[in-house]
Amino acid sequence: MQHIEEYVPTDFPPIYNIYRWWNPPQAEFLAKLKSAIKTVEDDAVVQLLTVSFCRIVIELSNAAFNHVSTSFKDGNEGFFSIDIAKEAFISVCEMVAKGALLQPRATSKVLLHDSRSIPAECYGAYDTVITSPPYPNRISYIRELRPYMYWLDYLETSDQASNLDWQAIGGTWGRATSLLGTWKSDHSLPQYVYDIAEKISNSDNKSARLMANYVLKYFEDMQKHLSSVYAGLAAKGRVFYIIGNSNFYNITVPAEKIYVDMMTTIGFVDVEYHIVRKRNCNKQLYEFVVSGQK
DNA sequence: TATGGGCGGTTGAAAACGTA
DNA sequence: TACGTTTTCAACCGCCCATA
Repeated sequence: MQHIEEYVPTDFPPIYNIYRWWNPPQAEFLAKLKSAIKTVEDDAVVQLLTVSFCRIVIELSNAAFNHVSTSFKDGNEGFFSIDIAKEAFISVCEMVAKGALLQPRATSKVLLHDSRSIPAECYGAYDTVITSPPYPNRISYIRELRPYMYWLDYLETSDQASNLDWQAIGGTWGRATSLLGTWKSDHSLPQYVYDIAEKISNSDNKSARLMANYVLKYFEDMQKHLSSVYAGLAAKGRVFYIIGNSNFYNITVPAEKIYVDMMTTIGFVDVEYHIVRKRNCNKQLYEFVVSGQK
């Protein structure tokens, strides 16, 4: 095994304005580390090293997480020592390795697919679905995950990021802002949801129409997803959705009730919701679990 | 038990950039 | 230059928790 300094660094990821994210020495260190990980042959080890790499990507970054929406620290000339960075990486590896000792008893399988249309071979296959999908609150996971997505080569261009955000349920970052302007509803939701959207749309704000469309698209997408999940469930199969409500211009979007109505229309029985917790922000915002059975 | 610094979460606004 | 696209991060509220 060579010393990290001796590896030829990979190309820097094509993330916009990379030196805002990492100062040159930090970026150089990460690129050499990425190059070193590429030489490891055992695939399971590569996966654990990649998890550790993701953590060090953030530790060495100028990203500030004192806010839900990633921004940057002030005055980031920053001291950098390759020895300290190496120690930090080793320490992360030890933590990840320790965590990996706890193995689930069940075997698992990861399938990459659009959750609005699960593959036909999965129909009737599952007895339980537990998930925490995006809330209708305009948080873009693509935007927040850019450091990982670019360093791990899942993204190469900003339009890939933007397209992925538009494809994802609940995305409003990048070009979604524009596309929502001309997006057309299919009027498949209960009428009161359109009434709520109309109220949002009539709010005194230049983004009002956009936000109304955002909310409608979120629920129309979720309705497609729920129909798809219904098909994937075995008889008597159950679902549990952790979701949050939201507010737009003081107009509450009762996500929990909308989920109940969508599920009932699709054919789920014993559909109900409970408050899981109060969210530590706006008084009217809660997290719920909505459950039902096929 | 009181206090207050630290910081997370929501709701977007607006600046910056790209291109026809 | 206009307009669509992409990036940056502000204002506000209030919970958490260490410390006195």
